[in-house]
Amino acid sequence: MSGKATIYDIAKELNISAATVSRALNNNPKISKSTCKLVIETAAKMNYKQNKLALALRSGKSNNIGVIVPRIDSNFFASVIRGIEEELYPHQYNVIICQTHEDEKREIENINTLLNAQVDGILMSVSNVSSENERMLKRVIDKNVPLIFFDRKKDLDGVSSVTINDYEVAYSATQHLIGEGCTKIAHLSGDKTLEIFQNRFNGYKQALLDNDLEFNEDYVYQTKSNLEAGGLAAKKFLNLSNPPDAIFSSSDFAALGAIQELQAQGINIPEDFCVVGFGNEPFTKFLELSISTIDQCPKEMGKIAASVLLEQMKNTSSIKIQKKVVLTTELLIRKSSSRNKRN
Amino acid sequence: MSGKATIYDIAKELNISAATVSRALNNNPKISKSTCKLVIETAAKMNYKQNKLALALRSGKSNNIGVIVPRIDSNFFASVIRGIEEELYPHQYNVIICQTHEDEKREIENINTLLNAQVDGILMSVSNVSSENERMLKRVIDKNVPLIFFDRKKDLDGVSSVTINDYEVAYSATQHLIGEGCTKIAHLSGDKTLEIFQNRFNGYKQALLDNDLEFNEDYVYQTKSNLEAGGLAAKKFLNLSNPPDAIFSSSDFAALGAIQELQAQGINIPEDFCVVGFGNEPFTKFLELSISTIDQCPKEMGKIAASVLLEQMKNTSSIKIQKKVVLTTELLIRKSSSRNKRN
DNA sequence: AGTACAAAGGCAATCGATTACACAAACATA
DNA sequence: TATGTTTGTGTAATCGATTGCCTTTGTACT
Repeated sequence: MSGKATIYDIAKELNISAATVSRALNNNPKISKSTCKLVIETAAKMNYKQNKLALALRSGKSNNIGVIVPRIDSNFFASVIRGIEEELYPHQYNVIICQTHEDEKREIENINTLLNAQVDGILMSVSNVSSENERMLKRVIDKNVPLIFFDRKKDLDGVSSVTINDYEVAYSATQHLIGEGCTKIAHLSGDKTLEIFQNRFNGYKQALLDNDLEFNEDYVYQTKSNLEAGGLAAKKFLNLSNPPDAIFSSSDFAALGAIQELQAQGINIPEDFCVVGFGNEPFTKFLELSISTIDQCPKEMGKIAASVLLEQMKNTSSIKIQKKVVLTTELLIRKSSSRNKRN
Repeated sequence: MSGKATIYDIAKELNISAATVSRALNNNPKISKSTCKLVIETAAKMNYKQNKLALALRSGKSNNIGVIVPRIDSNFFASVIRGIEEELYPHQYNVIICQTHEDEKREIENINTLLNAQVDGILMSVSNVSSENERMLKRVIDKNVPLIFFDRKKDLDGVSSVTINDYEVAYSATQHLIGEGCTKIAHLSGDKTLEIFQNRFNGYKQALLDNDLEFNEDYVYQTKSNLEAGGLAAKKFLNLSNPPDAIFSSSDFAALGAIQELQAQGINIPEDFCVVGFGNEPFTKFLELSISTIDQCPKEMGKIAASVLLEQMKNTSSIKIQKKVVLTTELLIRKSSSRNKRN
């Protein structure tokens, strides 16, 4: 009543062995229908619940999946996690959440915690690229714990990943700005030691070159993903002797910060200056001056990452399959970059 | 190497017993310094990691906490979870996330899953008020698994909760609208079988009565928390023979939907019509017409809920302490309801 | 009657770590 | 020398569920 009923309690109650109880509850054909029925009824009566810990210990499968993200309270990561949870739910896996806060030590601790907790797999968006955490990740692989990167990945042998086509979409965002008549396009980047930001930067740069536009170092600025950083960057750009006439930002928040600063300085958007963000944060659509951006389809990313993980966990053979899924994303053209009337 | 080293492996390596290894790793004073050192070194060399599952099974403590929310991809719940995780992290607890999608069956399944997983406690924002899930919750209490409600609570004997002062803040939001000169104030409510929405409604109503304003049934409408619902509600209000001149909405999303509809019909905000939302979603601040709203301080809510849970888990005595924490929240007055110039 | 085989279920080991209890050796005290 | 008292380890049970390998009983067939 007050505590938990075990199969031993049921066994004692019915004067049979725990083994029989276990088999009956698992519909083992070796058990007679009558016994089976009796056990199941008694279990229900005693409010028996299987102790998954015991099962996990014996089977070596905890049915828990670890998810490591920089932070959970951003629309992007929250949506990815939603997708992950939805995909795993029907397979009876639970999701354990860890936040790194972009901190290297924390990231390593998180991996350790998850390994100790015997998770059956790890989904992770990398915060950091230090050599120590690379060693840690190799250890995960050695331990044969399936590991999947999403969004912020790292190039590691045998590790699958799910990302978006950062390069291509950055290229086409830049191309779009050029199409609107912009010729001096700046770029707000994130930490370029992370692949995604490097790729976006590369796409941006290549689009310039392919259109015979000069690539200007002064037009590239690395910022955090928040309003202040975007505002500061805009200020810096406007102080240049030859200021840009457009920004392609790797973050919607930085893009908004920049827009606010630009407008504060009396610059008309999109007439004098165009802006494209990244991430399709909810607010980009709601603003009077809606912000062009790139939808990263986070929920799908989560679902796919989870399904790749499921696949990998099912695969008992020793040949490891490395899958690199790249989602094709969409450039959403809105007012902040629409000189040619469109919407 | 490839797999996991256990204390037995270490014991065999050193020709000692597993018990000694266990004691050495736990700094048991009964073990000689030399043995202790040797064991610790060997453990490190063999890359030993304690199997928390085994520990959990034996001790009856999994060090996992379950969190049940309607959905994770909303700013509010994501922020609460962030707070929870931050508070629990230093205490070595892991967070297992479950989403109900506002579905009763799912909610019951989630509780079951968490109990089977032997979580040490549950933090929950209730989706549903059916009698079956009430029975389920009673079972949780019977099993002596600490349970804390946050935000959407339920009145259950012995269950602690953390909420905001919904009644008071709804009252003062309404009072504020009256102060701006509005006399026909409508209310968009959520599911009134949930306490929080009932409380907000009550606060709204009482403010009207205290100001000698008529309470009009036609001015109260129950909506979902999204733009469409808000737009529809606004349309309905405007079709009344005597339409309202303000809306106090229980949801920022519905508020925005209403605003868009009102503006589409050529109504000036705040001059002709004032709107106050609820939740302080990020976008409310970013809009050209910023939306007045109520900040629910979700991160603090999460932290406090977690700390109440920690307290409750530590309390081994049989006397149960029921704590009802009510956070005092702030009405953020912005443009959508500021006739008297203020910001 | 004797052999063969199937059905139903029990015994005991297992997963990995902890811990009450027992016990040996070393040392101190009377 | 006989008798405590530490100090340091080993033995084995425990947490709860599963499962390989018997054992028992019943039935069928020759």
